[in-house]
Amino acid sequence: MLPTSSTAFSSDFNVAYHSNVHEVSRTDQEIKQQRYAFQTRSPVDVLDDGYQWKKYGKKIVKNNKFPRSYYKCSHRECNVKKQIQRHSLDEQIVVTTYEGTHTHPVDNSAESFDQILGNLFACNSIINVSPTL
DNA sequence: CGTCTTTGACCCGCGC
DNA sequence: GCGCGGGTCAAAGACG
Repeated sequence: MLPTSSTAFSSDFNVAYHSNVHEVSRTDQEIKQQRYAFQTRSPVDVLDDGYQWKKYGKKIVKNNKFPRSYYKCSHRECNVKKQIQRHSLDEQIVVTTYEGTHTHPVDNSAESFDQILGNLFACNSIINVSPTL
């Protein structure tokens, strides 16, 4: 696990690109859980949001030389997932997609997920939220 | 010794 | 039916 990923969160927030997330029908959207997608300009792939993640997959996506990583929340009975993917053309950019919401406390003293989300919103780093997916 | 990564296999939906 | 692209599983190894 990368040591100082949380510092990347507070340091570098200059991103406003369009995303190319795949489209989901509205009915699927209502069945599925909430999805946030945002991009940050950061040297590290895995942004530390205070939760512990267990990696369960890695895939090569087409039109992208970088692999995409799949993570699940390490807690039992918490089915939150996230994907992390680097931008194909600008490798400084990391695209993170959250799926679901945590219903258990954060086991980390650093930053809470709400704080980080707030920072991201304030800096216009979030390029897509669930209604537009 | 328990927990997390790694990695190929497996599965599923879709287009031809 | 088959191949392809994308998502998940699980066995084995790494690591603390």
